[in-house]
Amino acid sequence: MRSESGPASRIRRARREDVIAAAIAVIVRDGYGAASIERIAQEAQTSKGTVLYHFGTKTAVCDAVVAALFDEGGAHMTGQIAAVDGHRAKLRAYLASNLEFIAGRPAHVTAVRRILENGAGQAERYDAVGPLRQLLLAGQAAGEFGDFDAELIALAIRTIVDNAALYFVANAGVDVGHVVGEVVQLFDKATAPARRRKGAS
Amino acid sequence: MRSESGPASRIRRARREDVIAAAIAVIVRDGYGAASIERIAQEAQTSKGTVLYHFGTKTAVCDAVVAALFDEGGAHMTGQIAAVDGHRAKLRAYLASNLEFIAGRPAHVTAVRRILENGAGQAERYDAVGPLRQLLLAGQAAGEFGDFDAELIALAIRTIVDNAALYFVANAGVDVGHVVGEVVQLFDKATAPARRRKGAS
Amino acid sequence: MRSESGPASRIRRARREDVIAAAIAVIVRDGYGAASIERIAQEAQTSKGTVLYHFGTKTAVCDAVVAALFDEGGAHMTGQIAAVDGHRAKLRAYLASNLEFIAGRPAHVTAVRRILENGAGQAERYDAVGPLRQLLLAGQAAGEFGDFDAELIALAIRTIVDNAALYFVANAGVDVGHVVGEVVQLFDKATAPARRRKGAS
Amino acid sequence: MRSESGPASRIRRARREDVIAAAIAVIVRDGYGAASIERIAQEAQTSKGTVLYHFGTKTAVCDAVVAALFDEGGAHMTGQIAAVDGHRAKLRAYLASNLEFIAGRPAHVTAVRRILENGAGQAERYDAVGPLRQLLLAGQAAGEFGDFDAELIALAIRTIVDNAALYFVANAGVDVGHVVGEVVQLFDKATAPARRRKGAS
DNA sequence: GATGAATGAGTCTTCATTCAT
DNA sequence: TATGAATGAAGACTCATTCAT
Repeated sequence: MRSESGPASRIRRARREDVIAAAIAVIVRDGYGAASIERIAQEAQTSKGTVLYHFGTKTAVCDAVVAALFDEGGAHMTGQIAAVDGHRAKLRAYLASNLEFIAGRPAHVTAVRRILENGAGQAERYDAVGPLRQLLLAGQAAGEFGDFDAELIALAIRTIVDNAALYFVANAGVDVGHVVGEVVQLFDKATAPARRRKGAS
Repeated sequence: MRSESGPASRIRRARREDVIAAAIAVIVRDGYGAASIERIAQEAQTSKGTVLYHFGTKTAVCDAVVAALFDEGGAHMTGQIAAVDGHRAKLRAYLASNLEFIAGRPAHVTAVRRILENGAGQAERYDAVGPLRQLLLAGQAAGEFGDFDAELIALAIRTIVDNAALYFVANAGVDVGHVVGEVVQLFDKATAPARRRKGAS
Repeated sequence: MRSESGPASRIRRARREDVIAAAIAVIVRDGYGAASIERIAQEAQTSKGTVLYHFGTKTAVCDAVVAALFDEGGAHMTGQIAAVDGHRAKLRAYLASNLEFIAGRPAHVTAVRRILENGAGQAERYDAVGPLRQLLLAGQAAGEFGDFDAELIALAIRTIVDNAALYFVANAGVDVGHVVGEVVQLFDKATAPARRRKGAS
Repeated sequence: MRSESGPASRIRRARREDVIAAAIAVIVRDGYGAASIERIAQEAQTSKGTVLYHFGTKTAVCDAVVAALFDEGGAHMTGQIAAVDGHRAKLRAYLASNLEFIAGRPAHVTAVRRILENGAGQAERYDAVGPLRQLLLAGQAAGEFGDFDAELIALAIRTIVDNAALYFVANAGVDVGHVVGEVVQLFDKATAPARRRKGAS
C-alpha cells in the first residue's frame, strides 16, 4: 500500500513535465513574449484549462521551468567539483561540468535565461555568482590564482557560460569538447599567477 | 520649400528623441513586457496618439531605439580603433572604447539588449561579431596573438561587453576605468602568444 | 433491502448538511459571488467532485440552502402562531417567532437572502407575504386592526424581518428580546385601531 | 474659447452616462451576476473596449452607478428637509422626498442595492442611517417623538425605503402618493409620543 | 461513495492600432 | 502636429461540469 499518492502523482508529475517541456520549446522557438498559456497548451497537446489546473498561474509555470533547471544543474555539478582537489582544478571542473550540463539541454537553459531576463521566475533564489566568487577568492588566497578582480572575473565566467546555451542552440552539433577546452584555456590564462619576467617593472 | 519642413523636422526630431528616451527609461525600469505605448507616452509626457503619429508602429519605436544606439556606437568606436596601430593595440582600443561607450549610456544598451532578446528590432542588421573575428584572425596571422578559436573568443568578448551594461546599471557609480582595465587584462592574457617554455614542443 | 440504503443515506444526509453549512459560511463571509463550488468544497473539507456527486449542480446546492431554511422556518413558526388566539396576538406571535428564528441562524438567513437576490434558488416557491396579508386583512375585518393598506404593511413587516438577519450578523451578541420588543411595539402602534378623538370627524 | 475641455468632456460625459444607464438596465433585468462588461457594452451599443476605455475597471463602473444615485439623491432631499420646521415635519419630508426620489428611478435604486449587496461599490462612503438616527434622537430630545430605540427605528425606516424600489419596479404604475401616505402614517404612529391614558401605569 | 483530471465557456483586462477632429 | 475616442484581438484566470477510476 505504499502507492498512497502513487498513481495520482504519476499523472500529475507527467503532465507537469509535459507542460514544462512545452513551455521550453515555445519560449525558445518563438520567444518569451509569445509564450502564452494557450500556445504552451497547444505545444503540450492539451488545453489551457489543463495547464492552469496543474500550475494555477503562468508565473508558476515559469517558476517550475526555472526550478527544474537549477535543481538538475546543482545535482549535476556539485559532485564533479567536490571530486577534485585544488582551486584551479575545481575551476576547471566548474567550467567543464557547467558547459557540459548546458550543452546537454541548451533549450532549457535558453528558456530560463529568457524567463529571468523578463523578470519572471525568482532569479534571486539562485545565486550563481556568489559561490564562484568564493572559489576564486579562495584560490587567490592559496596563491593558486593571480591578481584580478574576483567579482568581475566571476561575472565574466557566468556571462560566458550562460551565453553558451544560445551558441549551442544556434549551432547544434557543435563539438562541445572543443568549446569546453577553449573556455577552460581562456580562464586558465586569465587566472594564472603572474610569472616572473626578466626585467618586469 | 525646405524652410517649411525645416522647423517641422526639428520638432519632429525632438519629439522622436523624447519618445526614444522614454522608451529606454520604461524598458529599463519596468522591463520589456511592461513597455506599452501607453506607458512610454506617459513617460514622454504625451499621448499614445502622438507616439504613433511619429512612429506609426510599436515595432518602429523599438527599431528606432536600437538604431540610435548602433549609429552612435559605430561613430564612437571606429575612429578610436583606426587611430592605433597593431592588432593588440586595436583589440585594446576596441574593448576600451566599447566599454566606455556602454558606460556612458548603460540604460540605452540595456534597453536594446532587452528589445533584441525579445525578438523585436532587427538584430541581424548589426553584425557585431564579424568585424571582431576579423580583427582576431588578422592578429593571429600577424603572429601578434596566440592560438585560439577566434570565433569563440570573439563571442566571449561580445558577451562580456554586452553584459557590462547590466553591470553598470546595477552598480551605478562604479569605477569604469577599473572595469576596463580588468577586461583588457583578461583578453590580453587570453590572446597572448604562447611564450617559449623550456622543453616545449 | 432498505438496510442497504439506510447507512448510506445517513452518510449522504450528513455530507449534504456539511456542504450546506459550508455554503452558508462562504456566502456570508465572502459574498455570493465568491461562493464557487471549489471554495464551498474547501470549507466543507472535501473536494469539488464530492460536492457535485451529492448535489449534481451548483444550483441544486443553492436550492438546498434555501429549502433547508424555509422547511425549518415553517416548522418553527406555524405552531407558535396557531397556539394563540386573536389577530393581534397572532401578529405578535408571528413577529416574535420569526425574529427569534432568524436570531437563531442569522448566517443561514443572510445566505438565503443573498442567494435569492442573485436570482438563484426559486424564491417564488415560498410566498412569505401572502399569509401575512391574510392575517392583517382578517384582523381588520374583525375590527382588531385599524385602517391601513394591508399589502403595504405586510411588505413592510417582511422587509424589516428579513433585514433583521443582516443586523444580527453584523451585531452579534445583541439583545434579541429588545429587538423583538421594539419591532412588536412598532407594528402594534402601526396596526392599532384609530382611537376616538374628541371632535374627530 | 471657454470650450477648453468642452466638446471632449461632452462626449466623455455622454458615454459615461450611456454606460451607467446600460449597467443599471442589465443589473435590474438580469441580475448583478449577469452584468458582465460585455453585456453592459451590448446594452450601451458599444464595445467592451469602449466601456473600459471610459471606466478602466468594472469596479469603476459600479462605483459610478452608486455615486450617481447618491449624488442625485442628496441634492434632491437635503433641500426639502431643510425647508420645513419641526422634527416631525422633517421626518415626513425625509420619507416623502426619499420615496418620491426612489419612485422616480426605481431601476437605478434597485441596481445600486444589488451592487452594494454584492460587495461592490463602496457602501461605507454613504452613511444613510447616521443622519436619520440623529434626526430621531433630536426629535426625542425635543419631546416631539415618543420613546423608542432610535437606532432600530432608523434601520427600519431605511430598510422599508430601500425596499420600496423593488416594489416600484415590480409594480410599475402604482400610486406613489398612496405609498408615501401609508409609510408616513406608519412612522407617524411609530414615533408618536405616548398619549396620557386614564389609569396608565 | 469519493475524487483527481480535464476542459470549454465566460470574465476582466491590456494593448496596438485606426480614425475623426 | 497632436490627441481623444473607439475597437478587436489576445491573454490570464475562474468556474461549473463531465468522466474515469
